[in-house]
Amino acid sequence: MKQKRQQSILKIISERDVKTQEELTKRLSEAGFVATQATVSRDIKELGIFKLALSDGTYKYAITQEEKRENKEDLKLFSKSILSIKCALHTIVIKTGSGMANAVAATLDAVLNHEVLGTIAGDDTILIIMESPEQAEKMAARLYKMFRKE
Amino acid sequence: MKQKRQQSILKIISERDVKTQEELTKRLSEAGFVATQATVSRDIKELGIFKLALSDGTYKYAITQEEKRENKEDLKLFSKSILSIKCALHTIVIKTGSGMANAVAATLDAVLNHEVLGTIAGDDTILIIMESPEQAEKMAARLYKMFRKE
DNA sequence: GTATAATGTGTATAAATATGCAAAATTGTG
DNA sequence: CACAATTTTGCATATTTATACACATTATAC
Repeated sequence: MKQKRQQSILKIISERDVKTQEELTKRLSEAGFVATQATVSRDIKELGIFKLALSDGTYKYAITQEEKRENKEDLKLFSKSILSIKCALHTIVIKTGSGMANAVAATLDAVLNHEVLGTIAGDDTILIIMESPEQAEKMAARLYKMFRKE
Repeated sequence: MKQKRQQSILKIISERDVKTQEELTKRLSEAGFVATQATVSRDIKELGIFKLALSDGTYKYAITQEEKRENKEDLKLFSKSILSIKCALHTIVIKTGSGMANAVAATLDAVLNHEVLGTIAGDDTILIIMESPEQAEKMAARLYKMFRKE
Protein backbone atom coordinates (compact mmCIF):
# COMPACT_ATOMS: atom_id res chain seq x y z
CA MET A 1 0.00 0.00 0.00
CA LYS A 2 2.69 2.38 1.06
CA GLN A 3 4.56 1.81 -2.17
CA LYS A 4 1.55 2.61 -4.32
CA ARG A 5 0.51 5.53 -2.19
CA GLN A 6 3.93 7.06 -2.61
CA GLN A 7 3.77 6.46 -6.34
CA SER A 8 0.49 8.28 -6.31
CA ILE A 9 1.98 11.16 -4.37
CA LEU A 10 4.71 11.60 -6.94
CA LYS A 11 2.12 11.56 -9.67
CA ILE A 12 -0.15 14.05 -7.96
CA ILE A 13 2.49 16.64 -7.21
CA SER A 14 3.84 16.40 -10.73
CA GLU A 15 0.40 17.10 -12.15
CA ARG A 16 -0.85 19.88 -9.93
CA ASP A 17 0.56 22.48 -7.62
CA VAL A 18 -0.03 21.11 -4.17
CA LYS A 19 0.44 23.73 -1.51
CA THR A 20 0.02 21.86 1.76
CA GLN A 21 0.10 18.36 3.07
CA GLU A 22 -3.57 18.66 3.93
CA GLU A 23 -4.32 19.30 0.31
CA LEU A 24 -2.17 16.39 -0.74
CA THR A 25 -3.99 14.19 1.73
CA LYS A 26 -7.28 15.17 0.17
CA ARG A 27 -6.11 14.52 -3.38
CA LEU A 28 -4.73 11.21 -2.28
CA SER A 29 -8.04 10.08 -0.91
CA GLU A 30 -9.67 11.19 -4.14
CA ALA A 31 -7.23 8.87 -5.85
CA GLY A 32 -8.29 6.08 -3.55
CA PHE A 33 -5.52 6.28 -0.97
CA VAL A 34 -6.89 7.18 2.41
CA ALA A 35 -4.23 8.32 4.84
CA THR A 36 -3.69 11.04 7.39
CA GLN A 37 -1.50 14.11 7.19
CA ALA A 38 0.94 12.36 9.51
CA THR A 39 1.44 9.57 7.03
CA VAL A 40 1.78 12.01 4.19
CA SER A 41 4.42 13.88 6.15
CA ARG A 42 6.37 10.65 6.52
CA ASP A 43 5.97 9.77 2.87
CA ILE A 44 7.20 13.17 1.88
CA LYS A 45 10.23 12.73 4.03
CA GLU A 46 11.01 9.35 2.53
CA LEU A 47 10.49 10.54 -1.00
CA GLY A 48 12.72 13.55 -0.47
CA ILE A 49 9.96 15.84 -1.60
CA PHE A 50 10.19 19.42 -0.41
CA LYS A 51 8.21 22.60 -0.20
CA LEU A 52 9.33 25.09 -2.77
CA ALA A 53 8.67 28.85 -2.80
CA LEU A 54 6.96 29.89 -5.98
CA SER A 55 7.47 33.27 -7.57
CA ASP A 56 3.84 34.17 -6.99
CA GLY A 57 4.45 34.09 -3.26
CA THR A 58 2.86 30.74 -2.67
CA TYR A 59 4.37 27.33 -2.15
CA LYS A 60 4.17 23.94 -3.76
CA TYR A 61 5.65 20.55 -3.15
CA ALA A 62 8.31 19.52 -5.59
CA ILE A 63 10.65 16.68 -6.43
CA THR A 64 14.36 16.81 -7.00
CA GLN A 65 15.55 16.38 -10.54
CA GLU A 66 16.94 13.01 -9.72
CA GLU A 67 13.64 11.66 -8.55
CA LYS A 68 11.89 12.91 -11.61
CA ARG A 69 14.09 10.68 -13.68
CA GLU A 70 13.69 8.05 -11.06
CA ASN A 71 11.03 6.00 -12.65
CA LYS A 72 10.75 3.16 -10.29
CA GLU A 73 9.58 1.31 -13.34
CA ASP A 74 13.09 1.45 -14.75
CA LEU A 75 14.36 -0.17 -11.62
CA LYS A 76 12.03 -3.06 -12.09
CA LEU A 77 13.38 -3.49 -15.58
CA PHE A 78 16.92 -3.46 -14.39
CA SER A 79 16.19 -5.93 -11.69
CA LYS A 80 16.38 -8.60 -14.34
CA SER A 81 20.02 -7.70 -14.92
CA ILE A 82 20.98 -7.95 -11.30
CA LEU A 83 22.53 -11.22 -10.32
CA SER A 84 23.65 -10.68 -6.75
CA ILE A 85 24.00 -8.10 -4.04
CA LYS A 86 26.64 -8.51 -1.38
CA CYS A 87 27.90 -6.45 1.46
CA ALA A 88 31.61 -6.05 2.33
CA LEU A 89 32.65 -3.70 5.09
CA HIS A 90 31.30 -0.29 4.16
CA THR A 91 30.79 -1.21 0.55
CA ILE A 92 28.22 -3.13 -1.45
CA VAL A 93 29.05 -5.21 -4.48
CA ILE A 94 26.43 -5.81 -7.13
CA LYS A 95 26.95 -8.30 -9.89
CA THR A 96 25.08 -7.72 -13.13
CA GLY A 97 24.87 -9.30 -16.53
CA SER A 98 27.98 -8.43 -18.52
CA GLY A 99 27.93 -4.93 -19.96
CA MET A 100 24.96 -3.92 -17.80
CA ALA A 101 26.80 -2.49 -14.83
CA ASN A 102 27.03 1.08 -16.07
CA ALA A 103 23.39 1.38 -16.98
CA VAL A 104 22.27 -0.06 -13.68
CA ALA A 105 24.71 2.08 -11.75
CA ALA A 106 23.49 5.23 -13.47
CA THR A 107 19.93 4.51 -12.49
CA LEU A 108 20.91 3.54 -8.99
CA ASP A 109 22.89 6.72 -8.69
CA ALA A 110 19.89 8.77 -9.65
CA VAL A 111 17.78 7.13 -7.00
CA LEU A 112 20.27 6.83 -4.18
CA ASN A 113 22.18 9.98 -4.88
CA HIS A 114 22.05 11.60 -1.49
CA GLU A 115 22.43 8.45 0.47
CA VAL A 116 25.62 6.94 -0.87
CA LEU A 117 29.14 8.27 -0.92
CA GLY A 118 29.68 7.04 -4.42
CA THR A 119 29.30 4.28 -6.96
CA ILE A 120 31.77 2.79 -9.38
CA ALA A 121 30.74 0.57 -12.25
CA GLY A 122 32.86 -1.77 -14.35
CA ASP A 123 31.52 -4.10 -16.97
CA ASP A 124 29.51 -6.44 -14.80
CA THR A 125 30.18 -5.17 -11.30
CA ILE A 126 29.03 -2.17 -9.33
CA LEU A 127 30.66 -1.00 -6.18
CA ILE A 128 28.65 1.21 -3.87
CA ILE A 129 30.49 3.01 -1.12
CA MET A 130 28.72 3.91 2.09
CA GLU A 131 29.92 5.75 5.13
CA SER A 132 29.89 2.82 7.49
CA PRO A 133 29.40 -0.94 7.56
CA GLU A 134 26.08 -0.36 9.31
CA GLN A 135 24.84 1.89 6.57
CA ALA A 136 26.14 -0.50 3.96
CA GLU A 137 24.19 -3.34 5.46
CA LYS A 138 21.05 -1.27 5.65
CA MET A 139 21.36 -0.16 2.09
CA ALA A 140 22.11 -3.67 0.92
CA ALA A 141 18.93 -4.87 2.59
CA ARG A 142 17.01 -2.11 0.91
CA LEU A 143 18.47 -2.88 -2.49
CA TYR A 144 17.76 -6.51 -1.98
CA LYS A 145 14.15 -5.71 -1.34
CA MET A 146 14.04 -3.35 -4.25
CA PHE A 147 15.20 -5.95 -6.70
CA ARG A 148 13.61 -9.00 -5.26
CA LYS A 149 11.67 -10.87 -7.88
CA GLU A 150 8.05 -11.22 -6.87
CA MET B 1 21.16 44.84 5.61
CA LYS B 2 18.71 42.42 4.13
CA GLN B 3 21.03 41.79 1.21
CA LYS B 4 23.97 40.98 3.42
CA ARG B 5 21.91 38.94 5.80
CA GLN B 6 20.71 36.78 2.95
CA GLN B 7 24.26 36.37 1.72
CA SER B 8 25.15 35.23 5.18
CA ILE B 9 22.29 32.76 5.21
CA LEU B 10 23.55 31.18 2.01
CA LYS B 11 26.99 30.95 3.46
CA ILE B 12 25.81 29.44 6.72
CA ILE B 13 23.68 26.74 5.20
CA SER B 14 26.44 25.78 2.82
CA GLU B 15 28.87 25.36 5.68
CA ARG B 16 26.80 23.50 8.22
CA ASP B 17 23.69 21.41 8.32
CA VAL B 18 21.07 23.76 9.63
CA LYS B 19 18.00 21.89 10.77
CA THR B 20 15.55 24.61 11.73
CA GLN B 21 14.93 28.27 11.18
CA GLU B 22 15.47 28.85 14.87
CA GLU B 23 18.93 27.41 14.52
CA LEU B 24 19.61 29.52 11.50
CA THR B 25 18.43 32.59 13.38
CA LYS B 26 20.91 31.82 16.11
CA ARG B 27 23.80 31.30 13.74
CA LEU B 28 22.91 34.49 11.98
CA SER B 29 23.08 36.49 15.14
CA GLU B 30 26.44 34.88 15.85
CA ALA B 31 27.50 36.22 12.49
CA GLY B 32 26.29 39.66 13.48
CA PHE B 33 22.87 39.64 11.87
CA VAL B 34 20.15 39.91 14.43
CA ALA B 35 16.73 38.97 13.10
CA THR B 36 13.72 36.96 14.15
CA GLN B 37 12.52 33.63 12.88
CA ALA B 38 9.81 35.47 10.97
CA THR B 39 12.39 37.38 9.00
CA VAL B 40 14.39 34.27 8.39
CA SER B 41 11.29 32.56 7.10
CA ARG B 42 10.80 35.36 4.60
CA ASP B 43 14.44 35.31 3.57
CA ILE B 44 14.24 31.61 3.01
CA LYS B 45 11.21 32.07 0.85
CA GLU B 46 12.93 34.74 -1.22
CA LEU B 47 16.11 32.77 -1.59
CA GLY B 48 14.25 29.67 -2.65
CA ILE B 49 15.90 27.69 0.07
CA PHE B 50 14.08 24.59 1.20
CA LYS B 51 14.07 21.94 3.87
CA LEU B 52 15.53 18.71 2.66
CA ALA B 53 15.13 15.29 4.24
CA LEU B 54 18.48 13.71 4.98
CA SER B 55 19.07 9.99 4.90
CA ASP B 56 19.80 9.96 8.60
CA GLY B 57 16.23 10.92 9.33
CA THR B 58 16.90 14.57 10.03
CA TYR B 59 16.43 17.65 7.91
CA LYS B 60 18.59 20.46 6.66
CA TYR B 61 18.09 23.58 4.63
CA ALA B 62 19.45 23.46 1.13
CA ILE B 63 19.78 25.58 -1.98
CA THR B 64 18.48 24.85 -5.43
CA GLN B 65 20.90 24.09 -8.19
CA GLU B 66 20.25 27.45 -9.80
CA GLU B 67 21.43 29.32 -6.79
CA LYS B 68 24.52 27.22 -6.59
CA ARG B 69 25.27 28.37 -10.08
CA GLU B 70 24.81 31.95 -9.03
CA ASN B 71 27.35 31.33 -6.38
CA LYS B 72 29.66 30.21 -9.13
CA GLU B 73 29.86 33.83 -10.12
CA ASP B 74 31.35 34.42 -6.73
CA LEU B 75 34.01 31.92 -7.64
CA LYS B 76 35.29 34.21 -10.33
CA LEU B 77 35.60 36.91 -7.73
CA PHE B 78 37.42 34.64 -5.38
CA SER B 79 39.81 33.48 -8.01
CA LYS B 80 41.78 36.59 -7.31
CA SER B 81 42.42 35.35 -3.80
CA ILE B 82 43.71 31.98 -4.88
CA LEU B 83 47.46 31.68 -4.98
CA SER B 84 48.09 28.03 -5.71
CA ILE B 85 46.44 24.64 -6.05
CA LYS B 86 48.37 21.49 -5.29
CA CYS B 87 47.54 17.84 -5.09
CA ALA B 88 48.81 15.49 -2.38
CA LEU B 89 47.63 11.91 -2.26
CA HIS B 90 43.84 12.06 -2.01
CA THR B 91 43.83 15.66 -0.87
CA ILE B 92 44.15 19.02 -2.50
CA VAL B 93 45.79 22.01 -0.87
CA ILE B 94 44.78 25.49 -1.89
CA LYS B 95 46.71 28.54 -0.78
CA THR B 96 44.83 31.81 -0.56
CA GLY B 97 45.52 35.34 0.52
CA SER B 98 45.62 35.49 4.30
CA GLY B 99 42.21 35.49 5.92
CA MET B 100 40.49 34.49 2.69
CA ALA B 101 40.51 30.75 3.11
CA ASN B 102 37.18 30.46 4.88
CA ALA B 103 35.27 32.58 2.44
CA VAL B 104 36.72 30.72 -0.51
CA ALA B 105 36.14 27.35 1.08
CA ALA B 106 32.51 28.13 1.82
CA THR B 107 31.88 29.02 -1.77
CA LEU B 108 33.79 26.03 -3.04
CA ASP B 109 31.81 23.82 -0.74
CA ALA B 110 28.57 25.14 -2.12
CA VAL B 111 29.63 24.32 -5.64
CA LEU B 112 31.43 21.04 -5.10
CA ASN B 113 29.24 19.86 -2.31
CA HIS B 114 28.40 16.40 -3.57
CA GLU B 115 31.72 15.73 -5.14
CA VAL B 116 34.12 16.06 -2.28
CA LEU B 117 34.32 14.21 1.00
CA GLY B 118 35.04 17.38 2.89
CA THR B 119 36.90 20.65 3.12
CA ILE B 120 38.80 22.27 5.94
CA ALA B 121 39.85 25.90 5.91
CA GLY B 122 42.41 27.67 8.04
CA ASP B 123 43.47 31.25 7.61
CA ASP B 124 45.18 31.05 4.24
CA THR B 125 44.96 27.36 3.42
CA ILE B 126 42.16 25.08 2.31
CA LEU B 127 42.34 21.33 2.41
CA ILE B 128 39.95 19.40 0.20
CA ILE B 129 39.59 15.72 0.83
CA MET B 130 38.67 13.34 -1.96
CA GLU B 131 38.06 9.63 -1.95
CA SER B 132 41.11 8.64 -3.93
CA PRO B 133 44.30 10.08 -5.37
CA GLU B 134 42.81 9.73 -8.84
CA GLN B 135 39.78 11.78 -7.95
CA ALA B 136 41.97 14.28 -6.20
CA GLU B 137 44.03 14.76 -9.30
CA LYS B 138 40.95 15.12 -11.45
CA MET B 139 39.41 17.64 -9.13
CA ALA B 140 42.65 19.57 -8.87
CA ALA B 141 42.74 19.83 -12.63
CA ARG B 142 39.19 21.03 -12.67
CA LEU B 143 39.83 23.62 -9.98
CA TYR B 144 42.91 24.76 -11.77
CA LYS B 145 40.84 25.36 -14.86
CA MET B 146 38.14 27.04 -12.84
CA PHE B 147 40.50 29.57 -11.36
CA ARG B 148 42.86 30.07 -14.19
CA LYS B 149 43.19 33.74 -14.97
CA GLU B 150 42.07 34.46 -18.47
C1' DG C 1 0.24 -23.15 11.90
C1' DT C 2 2.26 -19.78 16.21
C1' DA C 3 5.65 -16.65 18.00
C1' DT C 4 8.59 -12.79 17.27
C1' DA C 5 10.37 -9.14 15.06
C1' DA C 6 10.02 -5.33 11.98
C1' DT C 7 7.38 -1.92 9.62
C1' DG C 8 3.57 1.01 8.97
C1' DT C 9 -0.21 3.93 10.66
C1' DG C 10 -3.50 7.05 13.30
C1' DT C 11 -4.22 10.04 17.17
C1' DA C 12 -2.93 13.70 19.67
C1' DT C 13 0.22 17.01 20.19
C1' DA C 14 4.68 19.26 20.01
C1' DA C 15 7.52 21.70 17.01
C1' DA C 16 8.33 24.46 13.23
C1' DT C 17 6.94 27.69 9.83
C1' DA C 18 4.23 31.40 7.52
C1' DT C 19 1.72 35.57 7.75
C1' DG C 20 -1.62 39.78 9.08
C1' DC C 21 -0.88 43.81 10.95
C1' DA C 22 1.36 47.84 12.93
C1' DA C 23 5.57 50.00 13.67
C1' DA C 24 10.12 51.15 12.05
C1' DA C 25 13.38 51.85 8.60
C1' DT C 26 14.51 53.14 3.99
C1' DT C 27 13.96 55.42 -0.33
C1' DG C 28 12.26 58.89 -3.38
C1' DT C 29 10.53 63.74 -4.34
C1' DG C 30 10.04 68.46 -3.97
C1' DC D 1 15.06 69.59 5.16
C1' DA D 2 9.89 67.66 5.43
C1' DC D 3 6.78 64.38 3.86
C1' DA D 4 4.79 60.64 1.15
C1' DA D 5 5.53 56.16 -0.67
C1' DT D 6 7.75 51.81 -0.34
C1' DT D 7 10.08 48.26 1.90
C1' DT D 8 11.49 45.71 5.81
C1' DT D 9 10.79 43.95 10.30
C1' DG D 10 8.97 42.23 14.85
C1' DC D 11 5.23 40.61 17.41
C1' DA D 12 1.65 37.64 18.02
C1' DT D 13 -0.54 34.03 16.24
C1' DA D 14 -2.65 30.95 12.70
C1' DT D 15 -1.22 27.48 9.87
C1' DT D 16 1.41 23.81 8.73
C1' DT D 17 4.41 20.02 9.56
C1' DA D 18 6.85 16.44 12.36
C1' DT D 19 6.87 13.06 15.86
C1' DA D 20 6.07 10.20 20.43
C1' DC D 21 3.35 6.72 21.55
C1' DA D 22 0.19 2.94 21.12
C1' DC D 23 -1.93 -0.13 18.16
C1' DA D 24 -2.21 -2.57 13.69
C1' DT D 25 -0.21 -4.84 10.02
C1' DT D 26 3.09 -7.37 7.64
C1' DA D 27 7.16 -10.11 7.19
C1' DT D 28 10.36 -13.72 9.21
C1' DA D 29 11.60 -17.59 11.90
C1' DC D 30 10.58 -21.71 14.04
